[in-house]
Amino acid sequence: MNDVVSVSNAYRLIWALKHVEERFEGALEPLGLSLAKFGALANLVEAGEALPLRTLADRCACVRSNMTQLVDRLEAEKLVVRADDPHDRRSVRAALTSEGRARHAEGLKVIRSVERELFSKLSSKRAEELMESLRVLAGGP
Amino acid sequence: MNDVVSVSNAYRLIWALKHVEERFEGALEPLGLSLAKFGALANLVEAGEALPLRTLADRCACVRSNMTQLVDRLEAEKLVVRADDPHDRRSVRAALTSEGRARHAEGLKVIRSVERELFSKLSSKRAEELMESLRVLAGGP
DNA sequence: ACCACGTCATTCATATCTGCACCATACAGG
DNA sequence: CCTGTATGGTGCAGATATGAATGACGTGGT
Repeated sequence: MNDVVSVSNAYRLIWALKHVEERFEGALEPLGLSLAKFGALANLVEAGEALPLRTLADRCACVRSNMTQLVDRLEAEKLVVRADDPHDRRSVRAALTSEGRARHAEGLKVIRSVERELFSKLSSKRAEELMESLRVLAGGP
Repeated sequence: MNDVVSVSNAYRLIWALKHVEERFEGALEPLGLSLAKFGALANLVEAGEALPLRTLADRCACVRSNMTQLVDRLEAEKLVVRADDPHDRRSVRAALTSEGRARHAEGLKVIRSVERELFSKLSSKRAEELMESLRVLAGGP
């Protein structure tokens, strides 16, 4: 057994999580979506209103400059539109288009499908323990 | 409870991934290393010899064009050197420099440290089950 | 020896992401 | 009201990643 790379828990943890991410990414790809794009759309759907880019960036756990570029791409695909904030002239809000809403709905279907497929490999007890352990490990909600 | 984003297992899985990755990435950063760079160095250390970029790319689970650029950066930092393969003139091998070996050793220390810190939050039984569940989920070795 | 085909590394276009610098705007304290 | 400071969005450089196209080289069949 090699002690430099192969068998470290760190390596396996990252490897497994990357694999999972690729599964979702790959399933979304035929829809012309990435996890980043889907995440932005999903947060807008969840919010139920247009959000300032700053807020959207916070909810997507990324920096503002990243959201600027992501919204650039989403806007180029007509999935969202930028609108000035009437209450703060510095602020720009991203609003879903109907196409954006539709694309999110499609994306959600494939996300759910991959999720079901992945978790079907584990008993529900195992799955619960996995999520709980990850929550502890990552300090999540 | 929201059903669009917040509570899906997919979302939590990906969130945990990002968090864990950032932990390692952040710990490596003061050394001037990223996970990508460290991974390449680690694979070279593990191999014990200079590797063709193709092989290195395979072991790092990325495409060749990515490895070309990664080795560019590693070479610019004098952590590896490119050398022609005497047996195949198409092939270029990446070899560790002594500085590369030293940097890997430093990186390994912080990786181990973060790993210990993360897994200290779980009992060893829980940790084992986590790794096993992830292995099942990701279909890994 | 030659050709077709595969493989190697590289380059380029593009996507995603970060951090820094910049400018316009908001806002609090004098 | 003015000024200093904080904040919002953007632009830009750079890291990391993929995929397509390219040119150089190996190889097997003829």
